[in-house]
Amino acid sequence: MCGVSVQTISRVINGRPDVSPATRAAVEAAIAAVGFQPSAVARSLVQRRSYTLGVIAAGLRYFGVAQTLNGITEESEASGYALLLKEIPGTGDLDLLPVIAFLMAHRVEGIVVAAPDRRETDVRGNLPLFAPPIVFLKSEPSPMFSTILIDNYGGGRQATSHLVALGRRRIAHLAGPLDWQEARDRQQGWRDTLRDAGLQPGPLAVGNWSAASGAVEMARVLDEEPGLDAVFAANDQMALGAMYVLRSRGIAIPGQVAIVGFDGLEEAAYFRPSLTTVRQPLRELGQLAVRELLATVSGAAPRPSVHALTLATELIVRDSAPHPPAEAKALPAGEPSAVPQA
Amino acid sequence: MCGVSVQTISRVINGRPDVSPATRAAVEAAIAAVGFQPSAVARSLVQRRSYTLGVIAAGLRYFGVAQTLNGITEESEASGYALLLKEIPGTGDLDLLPVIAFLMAHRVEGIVVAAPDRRETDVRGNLPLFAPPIVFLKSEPSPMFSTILIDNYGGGRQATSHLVALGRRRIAHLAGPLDWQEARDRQQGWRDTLRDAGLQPGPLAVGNWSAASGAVEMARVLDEEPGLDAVFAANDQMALGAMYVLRSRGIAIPGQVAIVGFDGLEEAAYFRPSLTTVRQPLRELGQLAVRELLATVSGAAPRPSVHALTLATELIVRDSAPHPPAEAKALPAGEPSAVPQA
DNA sequence: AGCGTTCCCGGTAACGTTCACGTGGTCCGG
DNA sequence: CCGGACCACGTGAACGTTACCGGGAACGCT
Repeated sequence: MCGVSVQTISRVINGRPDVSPATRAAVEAAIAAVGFQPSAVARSLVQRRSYTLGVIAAGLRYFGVAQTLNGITEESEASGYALLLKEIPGTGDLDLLPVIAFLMAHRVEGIVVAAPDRRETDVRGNLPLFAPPIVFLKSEPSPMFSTILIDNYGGGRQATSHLVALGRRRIAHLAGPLDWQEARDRQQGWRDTLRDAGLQPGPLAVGNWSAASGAVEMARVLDEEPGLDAVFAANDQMALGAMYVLRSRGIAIPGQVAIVGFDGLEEAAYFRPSLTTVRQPLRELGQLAVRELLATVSGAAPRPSVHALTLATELIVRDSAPHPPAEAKALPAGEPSAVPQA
Repeated sequence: MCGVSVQTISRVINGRPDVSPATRAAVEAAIAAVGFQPSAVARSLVQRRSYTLGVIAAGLRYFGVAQTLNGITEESEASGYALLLKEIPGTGDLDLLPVIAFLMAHRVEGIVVAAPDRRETDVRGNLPLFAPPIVFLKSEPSPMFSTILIDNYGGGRQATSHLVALGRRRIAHLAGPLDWQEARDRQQGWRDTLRDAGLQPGPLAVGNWSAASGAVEMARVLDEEPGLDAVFAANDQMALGAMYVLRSRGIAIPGQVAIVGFDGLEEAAYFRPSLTTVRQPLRELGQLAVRELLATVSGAAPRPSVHALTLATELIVRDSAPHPPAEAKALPAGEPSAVPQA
């Protein structure tokens, strides 16, 4: 102690005005001398504010989730909020409740759930009382919780109708694991677009997001249906695997088979041929989630505000499924032109 | 209150033995009724244990860091530790001290720094007193702190000597940004291997880890030195960009120019041709960091134990730089054989 | 001189736990 | 009948802050 009360020290630390410059300097010197660190823990306890957000993520090893987390960190750093991160296994029947309880025990002021499947349904209703605001990402919209999601269905439609506009008739889909909500949505977009175009749905295969699974499933589909002229893959990695198999068999891309992916990986521009894909605004997704939470916390929004924001995807046209020629939209794909592979 | 003291409630929550079954049941019922959540904050305050680890990450959007974080979460979940995540800008002159102070304010019991540059040097010495144990990842070894790192130098040697064994003589290097320690190490491995083999160092280019930069730099190097017969890229994305440019110019891989990457992306197996690369055990890196911290915290290890673990990389040979033929190791690369691109 | 205002600063209580004791009761053997 | 062991539970203090209130000193004004 340097002859001053705790209260004054608190005032110095928080930069309050009513401290004389002399004592302020003395206290600061003493703080620096003993290497004092104010305890955010005690502060949280007395203020009943933690300035901390909880994040529940699943599948951090996937591009999508990591990218979203990146947006979350960015925005919460900017707002001076700390992040308490919990990862849960992507698969398995673990429910969210214990994880939410854990975060509540730490008195987080909001929770963003970036777990991509629909476990959210398990949570409805039996959420603990006094739970902080929760935002679900990449889930299906819910009447009880705020959700922010990417329009996977619309993205599936964008991809598929682009292929249809190219005159393709037998359009296969390489889906992601169907316990992921976005995998189902993208598949549905594909299906509905084909139906609206009066086309039969092409073959469907289910992968696990990996390039390896894309290759395996592509080979299988190709054996079943050699007359294929287009593939919509539910992510860019699977598209890469599919392209590998196609070219191994000497099938020209996009001459014989056009392909479009999903995600918008930067690397996809450097695949051979460069991959047409559907970009998702994942970083924005994370940022918006944090903003939404903070708005609720600050009391600007009334507590039970249930938003359901949907972010649009963007089709990036590259060589694997180029722009349709303006004059001849419906190029018959029966006899593939011998487009060189470059 | 259900007619019982706070102490007894504490006993029930912590599952201590000296509570009669009747009162235990009563208390548990009351807890469930009012939706009570014990405050981990208050617990931390009185126990002076937070059961929380701090993570400082930079460049979460890069594959390497995200993968490492994945290992960290995995291991700390397993140990029942929470994670407080701070992301700092990958570039810029921001120093670690305020971030460490922030984490100390939250009374984390250990800090893992997964920031890939050498800011660690700024920290030496002027670390706050009573700082928790800190492990630096992907940094240079330090006499003051524990570091766990990937043997980037050795990996650079592996990659380069593989190319030398293939008989390549003009071996270029596509380096990462040189303010990253691992970029410098890989480059040094390349340089030393060439020197040991009695070869002149090939052209050097510096990218920013992205496929786009790989393409740009590859083009530049190719213009400067058309006689190139191999490229070692400091990561797989840049290798992809480089391959794109090579093939655009009709240069056969590996016929004219062999290429090896770095990282061990799963997707690299599906590039065309599939990419020979150097795998890094990134997940293990994160896991080991947490274990190291926890061992120190638990007091098993004496406090000032400064480990300097180095994890070995693994060369994965694929088509872009195949195994050297056993009989003719030193295939002259002057007149490239017209190897078909498959 | 008396009084109000402003500027600094300290005292007390509280946040929600756990720790180290203490206390009353029951059971048992001598 | 009594001492001690054991069980179940309560008491007081402490962890490190901040909120709220109050109080003294200096100053200016009438």
